[in-house]
Amino acid sequence: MDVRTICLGILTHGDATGYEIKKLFEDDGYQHFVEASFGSIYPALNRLTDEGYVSVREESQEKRPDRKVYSITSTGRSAFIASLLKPLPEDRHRSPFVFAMLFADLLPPSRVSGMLDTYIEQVEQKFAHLNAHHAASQSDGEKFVSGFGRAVYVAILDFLHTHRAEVEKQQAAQAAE
Amino acid sequence: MDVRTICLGILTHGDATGYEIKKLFEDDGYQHFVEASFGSIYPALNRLTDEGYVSVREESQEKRPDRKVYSITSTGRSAFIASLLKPLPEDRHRSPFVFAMLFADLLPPSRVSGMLDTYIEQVEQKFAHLNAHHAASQSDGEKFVSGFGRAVYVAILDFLHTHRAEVEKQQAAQAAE
DNA sequence: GTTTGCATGTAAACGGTTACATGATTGG
DNA sequence: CCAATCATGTAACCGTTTACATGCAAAC
Repeated sequence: MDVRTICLGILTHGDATGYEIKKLFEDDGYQHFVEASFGSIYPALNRLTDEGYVSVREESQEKRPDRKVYSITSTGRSAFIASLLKPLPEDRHRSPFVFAMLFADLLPPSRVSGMLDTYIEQVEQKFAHLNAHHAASQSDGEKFVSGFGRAVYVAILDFLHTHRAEVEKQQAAQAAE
Repeated sequence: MDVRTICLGILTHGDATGYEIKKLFEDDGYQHFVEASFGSIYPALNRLTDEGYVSVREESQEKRPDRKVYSITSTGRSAFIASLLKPLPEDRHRSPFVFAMLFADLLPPSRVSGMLDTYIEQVEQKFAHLNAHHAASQSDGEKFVSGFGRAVYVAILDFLHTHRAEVEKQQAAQAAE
């Protein structure tokens, strides 16, 4: 699921500038499952324009930089739907934290506890963010997605609180090596 | 958390060839949180050798291709531990499925149901795989990690079974466009 | 007799991030 | 006065995937 497809999808929900698309990633529920930087969004939008999947209109603003507002074309909409009819790429979850936990016995216990604290804090923040956004969810799809995210975060927090001791109890056997 | 670091970590659990490291990703619990292909593992191992983090011994086998068995050096072990003492990169979860659910109203209901079925099946397979591996977990770290994965998969399956109707009920309003 | 497993590697292509460049305006 | 917000873009770099190359042996 590349940045081009993600941009197309977002534009089915309404016109937007590249800057706004980036904001949507950060502020709305999107960022829990997809992500993109300016360096990939702007080229993606230009290429989508060249290919006729989106159209642009430039708006000159007073006291603000010019902006390019992108709209999805009917060709783009069809292409986006077609991409959702093809088999979806599989999820990929990369978790340096979980990987690190495999090596808890190599680390000083304070470090393991610190990792757990930091991770829990991060998950709690994401959870709070998602809850804040959940209220604003309108479509059934959005509600489903934010509900999904919340379910996962609740499960993670619950697991960490009830099982952290199992990985914290270890005495760093190799710490003195 | 790049392939080099992941290889180093795996080698702290014992010597292995590049081929075996790849197998560990697939067969053991690792692949739920990290992943790598041969095209990245072999160059990573060569570079780690050049840098002195691992050592190699070549074994000629009968009726089998030669193999290169890698061992982590004390320098490598220190470097690995040092990398775990630095702040960890954040988790990133990319889910084309969840992204697609945001656009359920653009799709024929049969496709949405199909996506859900496929996704549930995938998660169930991963869950079963993790359960099979959980029994073999030895260290506290391994038990913790497979328990973590199971908690997440249970939460996902539970959520999908109780909430799929909310996203399936929709009539593809735009399907006739 | 074809596929699977063992085993290592390279090269090209890809997709993406990071840092840089520019510049006005508003809020603290 | 400094930081943040708005706004777009490029270029260098990075890590990884994919496809290719090789080849024997065992299992189906």
